[in-house]
Amino acid sequence: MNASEEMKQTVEEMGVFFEKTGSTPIHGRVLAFLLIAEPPHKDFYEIQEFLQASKSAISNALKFLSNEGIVDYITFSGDRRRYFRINMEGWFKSYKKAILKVTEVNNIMQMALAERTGSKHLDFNEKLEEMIAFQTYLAKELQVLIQKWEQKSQE
Amino acid sequence: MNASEEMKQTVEEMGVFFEKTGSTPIHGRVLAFLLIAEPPHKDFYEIQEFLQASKSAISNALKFLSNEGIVDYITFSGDRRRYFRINMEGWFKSYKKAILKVTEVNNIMQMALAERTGSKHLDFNEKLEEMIAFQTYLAKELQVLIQKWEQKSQE
DNA sequence: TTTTTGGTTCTCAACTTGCAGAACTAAAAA
DNA sequence: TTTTTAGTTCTGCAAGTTGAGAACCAAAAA
Repeated sequence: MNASEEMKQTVEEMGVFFEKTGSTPIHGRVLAFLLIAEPPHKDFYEIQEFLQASKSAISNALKFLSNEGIVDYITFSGDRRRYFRINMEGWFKSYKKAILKVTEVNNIMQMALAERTGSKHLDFNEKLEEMIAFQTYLAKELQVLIQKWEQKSQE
Repeated sequence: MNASEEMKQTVEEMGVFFEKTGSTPIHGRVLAFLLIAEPPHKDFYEIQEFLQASKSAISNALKFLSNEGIVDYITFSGDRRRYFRINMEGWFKSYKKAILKVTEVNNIMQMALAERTGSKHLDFNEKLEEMIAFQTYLAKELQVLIQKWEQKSQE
């Protein structure tokens, strides 16, 4: 297995992971490829060639990843092509944002609790309240963690 | 709009939310219904009746939610039916487990970094390292947060 | 023993999704 | 001006998913 073959295997493996986190196979593979590409910016054709996919698939994947802020591109004077790359800052940002979403289910739980006022099943309500309290705590502490990190890395 | 109509609306709304978090519409609605049902345990027929869905859909939804540990059932002597309900402890547990998964992408990033040793694009590698460091930090701190909560609630 | 109940599993139709290929477009090159 | 390049958008189909309905099954009831 030569270097490129091995790289393809790695991209596939990573692609499967990203796929599981909500993306499509191709979105995952484009991200994976850009993550290990050397240099870390590749033009449309190179991506297509490596992944053996259609132009539309590549185009849509890049569009999606750009919207998420995970990918952007650079250009070089005298060269018409865009060189797509991972926008690490952007990815980091959207990742931090995504983390805070783990407590979004709290809204639903609060709705449920409101709906349950007057219920005779106090233990059920109590456990619901406990989960709500945990999520409220978590939401707050997550923000603190992120803030701390940002301060530390600013020094 | 009577009480049941209003409840149906609420269930729909909640269902849409759960649906977005990876479940199917019906899975989401079953969970939503059990979350606001009074009493908080309902038999197969009641769930089916309320959601106006087929038996297979309900059966599969309950199976799925049971596997996740989110739903279980109780029985009453002299009554053949199972009364399905939300297993708050189980849900809480699987929720805590899910939280720790937000840092799973770190494995991929570490793979990528390993693949990039010797790259000339040091700034790219540095930013990748930074994200890895953040996730390592977050993974550790999340465990601490959860532990703290568990100690506090044990008192 | 036969029938009923409380579900589960199988089969299939309707719908959705992902992506290839073709058609298209805007800018640059010739 | 015409042609080429670098992508984007449209069209259609193959594959996957969801959930209805029917068939099925095991335990309880009659």
